[in-house]
Amino acid sequence: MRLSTRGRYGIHAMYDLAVSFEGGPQPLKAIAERQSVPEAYLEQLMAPLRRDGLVKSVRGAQGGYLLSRPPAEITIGQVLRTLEGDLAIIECLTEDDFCDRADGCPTRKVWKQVRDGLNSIVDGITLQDMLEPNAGTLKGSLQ
Amino acid sequence: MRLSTRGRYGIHAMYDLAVSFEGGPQPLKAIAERQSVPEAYLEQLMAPLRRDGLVKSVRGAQGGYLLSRPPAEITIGQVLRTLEGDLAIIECLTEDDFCDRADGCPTRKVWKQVRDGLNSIVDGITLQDMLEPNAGTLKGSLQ
DNA sequence: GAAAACCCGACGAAATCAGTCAGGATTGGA
DNA sequence: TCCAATCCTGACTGATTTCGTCGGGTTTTC
Repeated sequence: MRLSTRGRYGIHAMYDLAVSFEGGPQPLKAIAERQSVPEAYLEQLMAPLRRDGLVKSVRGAQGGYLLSRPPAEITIGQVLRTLEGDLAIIECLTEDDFCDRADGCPTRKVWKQVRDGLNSIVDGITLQDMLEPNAGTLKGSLQ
Repeated sequence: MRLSTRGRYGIHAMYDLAVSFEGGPQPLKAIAERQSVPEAYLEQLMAPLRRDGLVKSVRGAQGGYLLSRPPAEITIGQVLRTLEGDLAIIECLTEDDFCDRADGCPTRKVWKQVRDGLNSIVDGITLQDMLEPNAGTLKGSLQ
């Protein structure tokens, strides 16, 4: 039940880009150093983030990465799903089931509740929330 | 971000015991067969469940396992935490931090929100909820 | 006293994860 | 024009974790 480093590093990188939003493209190397992530590894994480349209890249000298939208419009759920895959807790749900008993399965609806709840949590937190020092009051009246 | 088989099998086993609650102790072998879990492996999972007081065991012939409380008083959160450890998503939080930057860390409060939200989800679902065919309306007004 | 059941620790195969590496493509600026 | 900065891609490997097995106990009932 731990997040892998992909998700963790990815969030750090996205936070970094949120901080320097409007500061022009940030070179991978700079992000990696500030966030203490191996550069070559971070590079692997930026590729899917770019493909999913969460960041844009500028090639060539003075290039780098930048958020494709304002921090308030990017949720950590989007980032985590891109880097970690479906936050499904259990496979059974992802591919719309290879589970033999499918809808007769009494545990299935539980996993579904957990998945949906988890997704609504992470989709209720934006990069902007991380920027604000006053510990964010959560929007989606959870808890 | 997947649950390991420990959590999955554990929930299946607990569901099985919930179904046969008041049916006397259930032999490990019977549970394992009904739930399609390797018997020797399931045995490993029952030990911590017993230590944490979620199930009771009756030794000797005609012995077996049974829930220590009615299904409505056991949440899947309790089961999952017993078998999977802290549902912390990220280590940083568990041991009350070895993270160098600790409270200055902007991602930390996010992980905390996710952890707390996840815990409140799984603690809002009981074994009883799995028994009822009408897809449970969730108590903790999530989502 | 034998069978049924729980109890425990060690072990190994398989899968996943974390991170490296080498080489290529694209662009800006001297 | 050419060099340096930068992004891009896929292959590869060592470490860690997970999954499940195995062999040997102990306790209790019949």
